[in-house]
This record gives sequence, structure tokens and C-alpha cells, in this order.
Amino acid sequence: MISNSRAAHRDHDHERCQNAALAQARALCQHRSARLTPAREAVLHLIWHSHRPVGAYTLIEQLSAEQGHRVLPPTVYRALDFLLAQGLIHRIPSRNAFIGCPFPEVRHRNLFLLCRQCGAVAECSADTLDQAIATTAARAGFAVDSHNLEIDGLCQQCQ
Amino acid sequence: MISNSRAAHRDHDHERCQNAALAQARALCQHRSARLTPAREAVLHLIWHSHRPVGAYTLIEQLSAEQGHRVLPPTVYRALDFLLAQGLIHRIPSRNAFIGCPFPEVRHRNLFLLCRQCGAVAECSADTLDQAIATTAARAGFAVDSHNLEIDGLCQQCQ
DNA sequence: GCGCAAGTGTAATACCATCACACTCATTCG
DNA sequence: CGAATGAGTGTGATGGTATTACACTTGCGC
Repeated sequence: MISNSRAAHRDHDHERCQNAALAQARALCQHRSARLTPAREAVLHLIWHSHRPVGAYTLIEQLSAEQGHRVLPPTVYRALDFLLAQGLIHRIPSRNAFIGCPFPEVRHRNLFLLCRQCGAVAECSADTLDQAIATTAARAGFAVDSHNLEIDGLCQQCQ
Repeated sequence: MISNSRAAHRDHDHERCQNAALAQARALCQHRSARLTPAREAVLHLIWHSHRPVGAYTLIEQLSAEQGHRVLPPTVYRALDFLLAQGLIHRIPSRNAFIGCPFPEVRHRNLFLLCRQCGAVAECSADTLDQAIATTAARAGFAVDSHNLEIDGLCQQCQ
């Protein structure tokens, strides 16, 4: 099992998180010949501002403030689409919001721990759980493409 | 494990599903002294029109057609809120849509099988999977309130 | 330096959900 | 009985999220 809950759900030097994520994104995009343009990198940087999911319109406001002119929705949504396609961020459907992926280089399924107190979201990847899901689906004769598991509750620090 | 995938993901006499769901809802509400008013029952009936999740605005249109006058969003959203509170329907966050719950009398966690081909959604409840989720969360020190698991793929009939 | 594909800017629009306020109706309780 | 209460509903307005369509620019291979 891999997880970023020790960072996401605790006090930590977040600037390191943010810088590491950006560096990794740059490396990954270079390796894939995908263009991490300034606009895309700016959005990714804003998303990594914290471990709380961010709504698209919040990003639009922040980007507008940063750039000193009105940024319109498609600009941000296109950047988000790119980042999603590269696995650099995830969308949290229940929140209509986006969060940085802490391990974009690893193929994994979506499993989020959402703290109702501090709002931080940690991501996990657990093979045993993925297998349990696959098994349950198989018993219903269902062929799994992907899944999204959102767990709501209290993180360790907020309990 | 309980599941309605044999019905939802196969040809079946859906009118029976619909009638059974309505009858069960009436019984449950009577037992709980909850008022299943005509407006609420109409919405529930429309939701049970199929095993595909329905958007709120589709319901608004259909209800407007049924009632011969313009129904406005809050009317439908209030009915949806009631039905959600009673556990008679679920919201599928990734779809911004609603679906009837096949076993409202049983306490259970959310687990949906969404077929990308036919659009039908089946619901399951599997204790072993719920436990696996609890265990995974516990390993991250996370206290679970609730969870929502959406599995995308192909149902048996569409494979 | 031409042509093409990818990326961006902009206005408009579609889709999803809630708020605020007025009104009705059933029930309760003095 | 009848006023007070509270749940339910009708209505207009508004807020929040996401996409479409079209014009324009830029990067890059040939």
C-alpha cells in the first residue's frame, strides 16, 4: 500500500510537497514528450497550493489575480484536461474539485480519504483493496475498467 | 453480498421492479411516519423508470410534462432531498444524477457498478469489501464515516 | 517559409443546485 | 373553536460548474 496520508493529514513542510510535485511533473512530461506549458504548470502549481481539493472557478480567480487579466473557464478546463490525462491530478466527483496526484508515475486506481474537519484529501493505493473490488465486481459478472472510491471521515490529526 | 445486478444488467420485467420499489417505499415511509407526498412519490416513480441514473433537470422536464405546467427546480430538489434522507434513492456523484435504491430497508454502504455501454447502474453491498475498505482506512489512521465506490466497466450483458 | 497540429483567447451557452420569500395546509394545544 | 406552529409547496432569482464554437497564435517538421 502506498499513501500520502502522513503528509496530507499532518503538519509538514508543504512547500517541499509542492516543489517535488512540480519537478516530478516536469520530468514526467519531458519523458512523455507532453508539453507542460506555462498555463498548465501554473494551474498545477495552484492545485498543489494545499492538500485540499480546489474548484475550477477558484483556480480561475487565482489565475486571473496572478496574471493580472481576466482568465476564462475554457483556459482552466483545458489545462485541467491535460493534467488529468497525464495523471498529474485527479477529479473528486463528490466535490466537483481537483487535487494533485502524489504518485503520478505509478499506475493506480483512485482511492481518496477525505477529512470532513480539515478538508485535506489523502490518496492511497492498496492492491489488496483493488483486488477485493475486482472480486466483488466479478461476482456480479462485471468487467471493471476503473473505479473511484471516496472515503469520508476524520483524519488522524483531526480525531 | 446483496446485489441487484441480475435485474439491472439484464432483460427483465422492469414494471415489477418499479412497482415493488414504490410499494416498499410506501411501507417504509408509513412505518417511519415520513410523508411520501404525491410530489415525492411522482419523483420516485420517475427515477424508477429505468436502471439508468437520471439528472434532476430531466426529472423536472418529465414532471412538467406529467403535470401539465412548469415545475421549477426547488420542487424536484426538495423531493430528491427527502428521498435521499429516507435512503430510497442515491446520488451518483460522478454523474450528477440519481438512482433508485433497490434495498432501502437495509443499512448499507454505497457501491455502484456503472456500465459504460448500456448506462445501467447496479448496486451491491458486500461486507467483505466494506471491511477491506475499513482496514485500508485504518492503516492510514483514518476514521471512516461513509464511503462511495463507483466502479465503471461493462455489465455482463454488454460484454 | 509553408503547412499542419497543438495550444490559447473569448463570448456565449448549457447544465446542476440553492436561496429567499410567500403561501397552503394539517396538526396541536390553549 | 381558533390561533400558533411547522411541514410542505410554488415561484423568481441567483450561484456554481462545465462545454461549445470560432477565431487566432505558436511551435515544429518538412
